Amino acid sequence: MDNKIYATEGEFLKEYDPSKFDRLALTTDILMFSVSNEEADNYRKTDKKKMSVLLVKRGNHPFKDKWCLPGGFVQVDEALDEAPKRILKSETNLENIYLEQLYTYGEVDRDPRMRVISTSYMALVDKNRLKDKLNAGASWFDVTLYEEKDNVVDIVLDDGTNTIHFTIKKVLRESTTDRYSFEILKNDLLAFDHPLVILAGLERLRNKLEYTDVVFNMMPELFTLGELQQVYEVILGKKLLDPAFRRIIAKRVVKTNKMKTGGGHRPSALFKYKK
Amino acid sequence: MDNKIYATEGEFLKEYDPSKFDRLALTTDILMFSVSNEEADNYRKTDKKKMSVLLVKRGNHPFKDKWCLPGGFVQVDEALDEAPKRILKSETNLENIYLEQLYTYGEVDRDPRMRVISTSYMALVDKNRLKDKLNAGASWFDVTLYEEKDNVVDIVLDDGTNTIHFTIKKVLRESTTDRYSFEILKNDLLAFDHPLVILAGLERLRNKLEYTDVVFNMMPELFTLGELQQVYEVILGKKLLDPAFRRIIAKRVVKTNKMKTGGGHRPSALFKYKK
DNA sequence: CTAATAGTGTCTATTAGACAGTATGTT
DNA sequence: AACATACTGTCTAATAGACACTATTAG
Repeated sequence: MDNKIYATEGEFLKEYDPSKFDRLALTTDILMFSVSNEEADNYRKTDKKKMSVLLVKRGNHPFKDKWCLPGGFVQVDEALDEAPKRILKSETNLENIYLEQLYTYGEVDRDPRMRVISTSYMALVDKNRLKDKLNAGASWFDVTLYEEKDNVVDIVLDDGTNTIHFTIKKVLRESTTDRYSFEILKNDLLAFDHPLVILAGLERLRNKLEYTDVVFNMMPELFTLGELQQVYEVILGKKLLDPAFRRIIAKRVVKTNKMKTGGGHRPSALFKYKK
Repeated sequence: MDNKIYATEGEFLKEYDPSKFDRLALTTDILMFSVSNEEADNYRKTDKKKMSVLLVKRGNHPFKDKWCLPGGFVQVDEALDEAPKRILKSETNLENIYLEQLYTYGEVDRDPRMRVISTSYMALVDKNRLKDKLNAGASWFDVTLYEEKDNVVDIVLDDGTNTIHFTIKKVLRESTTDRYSFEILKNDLLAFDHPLVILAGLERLRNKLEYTDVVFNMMPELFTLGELQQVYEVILGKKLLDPAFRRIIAKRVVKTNKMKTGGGHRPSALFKYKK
């Protein structure tokens, strides 16, 4: 494809010939979530967990130098579901990652080049599986979600070097279409409509926590209940009470005879997912 | 477009020139649900409610003479969400119908003509709003869902003249992709992958009953709690206990001072949706 | 010993399930 | 009167929330 680097977006669009492509193109964007540990200052304290999302810096127009979700075109001879698998493989060198279709975005002007429709997928992965280093330009961003009054949501992404802050308003609809429509109030650093994809994914994940076992795709083989609870807490954005959490999770996990020690406090039993 | 009628599918495909179209096309299919009354034999008994879905008989290849969901191509200058609205308007002459995106289907060979990706939408409507008669070839089918053992689901659609029966197996996945994949075991009369769309919609609707107010899109302005309960029962596929149902629904409805009489039994209060 | 987390017991509040009973129209 | 549905009261079972308590390690 076209790899020439253009100085300005105007210049790029002037030289861009949509007829070289199809009238309508289909892409996939992958919202890849994982959990990261933020090391504690105190040797006794456990690491703090955060949600993290993989972003890629764009090297060319449109949206040059902005961040976006990894993605790409769906090939004509490739099933829609296969595209995100192929992209994830090229991006992380991993196969068998949990993938679920999120939503298909199709506003007319979402891509300034031409008409592009994009089906987004949510991927969940345990970071410990990621041995290979990331492709150039890719980076994991910690996610912090602030749910505020008036249905305005603030999301801050941080990879240690860059901070991305965007704001979305959830507008309640009358009765037609889905419950909410979303309006981007502030967004300087993310490309396309990717702020919407990130919010949709966070909400979907939050809902799915209750009635599915998707979390375990983000957990290592063995984990403590404390760790699992922290992942729940960070996804739900609130503290849970220990006994209540353990009651609910009991049916989904099996205790192993291994223990996690060395934390400066009572060791904890390691559990694994009960299928 | 091409309206010539071909005698056989082979003949049709021979004359069909994919290069006349784009390499890749996007369509929408609309799964339109409503509730129908089956009149009771006994004057005292209340009408039995059934889910119903709108199907259209195909007049041309591919899948000539099979039934399919109403749908059509997404125009290049039309937002994805607008396409189902436009199609519903032309099909039912109604606007402001509840629409929600369901899923995007993108298997390579789902349409024998060319590569077609289809985003399906679920529409919910109160049948009383449908004053105009349906387009030729369109018909409402009552839906009966039989959930059997081994994750095999039987669905029977009936419009009084035609009976469509298909069977889908829900295959549990390991961890990658969604919880289930679906396999069509038997399907003689529905076009494309539309059996999957219908099942996906029924399951989505069932889930959304619990945590949203979508049902009210299928209800008239005024309704009795008995009617509302019947709609719940037919969607969930099970009987509910009166007191439990009334406790749960109480926050979502307001009692009016109107009554429904003439049923050969105690009149019931009419309620409306509390927003 | 102390800080920090692991893990359990138990009381209470809330919600769901079950069933019986009363109410009131039409024929 | 009889049938059919409307509607309510209440007991019980199950679940969720809250809090206090005990256990066990590294330093």
